[in-house]
Amino acid sequence: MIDLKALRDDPQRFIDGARAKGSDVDIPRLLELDEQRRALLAEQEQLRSEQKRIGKEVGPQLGKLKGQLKKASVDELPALEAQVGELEARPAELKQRIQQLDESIEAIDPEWRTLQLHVPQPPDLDVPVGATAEENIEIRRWAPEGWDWDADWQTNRGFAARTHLELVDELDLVDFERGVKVAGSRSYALTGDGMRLHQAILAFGMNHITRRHGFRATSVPVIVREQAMTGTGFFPGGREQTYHIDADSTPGPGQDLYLTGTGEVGLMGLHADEILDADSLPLKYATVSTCFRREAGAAGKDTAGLYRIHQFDKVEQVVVCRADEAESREHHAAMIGIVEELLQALELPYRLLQCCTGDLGMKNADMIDIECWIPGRGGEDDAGRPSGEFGETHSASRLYDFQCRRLNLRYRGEDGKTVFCHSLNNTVVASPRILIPILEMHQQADGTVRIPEPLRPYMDGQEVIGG
RNA sequence: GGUGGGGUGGCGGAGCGGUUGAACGCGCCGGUCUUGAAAACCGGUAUGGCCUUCGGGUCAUCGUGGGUUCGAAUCCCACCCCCACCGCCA
Repeated sequence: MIDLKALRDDPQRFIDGARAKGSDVDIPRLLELDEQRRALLAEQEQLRSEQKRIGKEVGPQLGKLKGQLKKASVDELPALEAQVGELEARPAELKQRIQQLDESIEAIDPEWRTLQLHVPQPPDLDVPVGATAEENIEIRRWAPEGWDWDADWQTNRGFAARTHLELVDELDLVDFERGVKVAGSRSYALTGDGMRLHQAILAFGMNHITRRHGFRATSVPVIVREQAMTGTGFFPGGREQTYHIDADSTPGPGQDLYLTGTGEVGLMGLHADEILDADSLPLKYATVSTCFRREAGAAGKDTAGLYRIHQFDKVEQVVVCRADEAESREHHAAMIGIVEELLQALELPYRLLQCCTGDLGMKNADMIDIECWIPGRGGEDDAGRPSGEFGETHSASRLYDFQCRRLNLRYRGEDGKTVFCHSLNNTVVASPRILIPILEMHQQADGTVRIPEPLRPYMDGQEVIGG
């Protein structure tokens, strides 16, 4: 949610921001409605003020008169009734006009509200303008010792790369067929060392973020109220991406809930409607949770394998901090650093992308994606083998107070006034997607997969999968 | 599945038709006292919108939405949510 005052002060900033993000929200219309609304409200307030004043002045008097009226003799009646009528005339008139104004306000309210929810957070000025993810800009890349970005896999490693699809089949790590039988397309069942590796990477991620970086381990609900979805900014935009547990199809109380697509919803929802003590900031939380995504509109995209699936698990980090841009930026950089450290420990080549305005989505002022190198993706080379491609594995967002405004999450500033917090979030690790680069990058000539050092403690010391 | 109880300020908790935006307690802020602190005492302390000559003015808010009334935290209706007990289950 944007600040309406800020919108009125500088509409152009929001209009430009919406355009840069490819949003077609009608901001001039919102401003027009807002102005109408305020005019109506001002008039109504004035009348209410008068109503209150009159109520205080003549109310008790009126009560007394009515009491007399009940006991009055026939001769007294007409005079008393006249007095009552006189006293009631103005309040009655006021009441009617206030109701009329109420109706006028209610007539524009829904549109006013909806438009507000659709105005996106304007991208920061240092975010490059672009229409789609194609125009994201690479900031830097990293690869372990010995990896040559200019050479293909064969040259780097001396043997042909298997894709993760081939690897999981040969090593018996995933059962797609039966997964699909149970749950339909984009479903799977991790099996054997596939499941163990999945658990290991999640445990490693959770330990990394909590033990080394002081984030507080927290479990979150993944079945949540609509309010949590709207509060975190996923609704109304992301409805078609979300599974809904429908009250109509499964009668009973508390069934009108949604499955979350990220632990961010549960973590950020924890402190909704709270006024935090400034000393308690920043809040740094991490969770591991199952994430559900319908992937509507992605039909035909990444249909094979573990890349784009309806259900996965993710270790997520969020930060809630003071409303200070510099501090916010520091946390952002720190969160990205945590992920780089993790990927480097796993010896996975990656690059950082500065997302362009068109790729940001509703709530972000700035977003950095991290993509891991996946040898088995991309178009085919001369030998008919995949030439390799980067695939998004992480996404770090900086939201200013956009999300906390919706969540009504504030803290008390030094002057005693309440201030909306800033919020940020980032993936720590999402699996099974991360298994793709892990399996592909660490495959060996004999068809086995070397388990990266940091994961071995979580696999009872096992060093290799297969063989 | 069955039956009750309840949603009031940062928190706890009164109020059940009219100067109640709301007693009282806790917390927090300021002051007195003290070498300093604690304690004690005194004073202050809700949130949001709109307007503002920046002194303030004004309206809304006691779960949400309607209704009754000159007037609603208080009465009526609907909805949402929470809790407790029994049963069942992990």
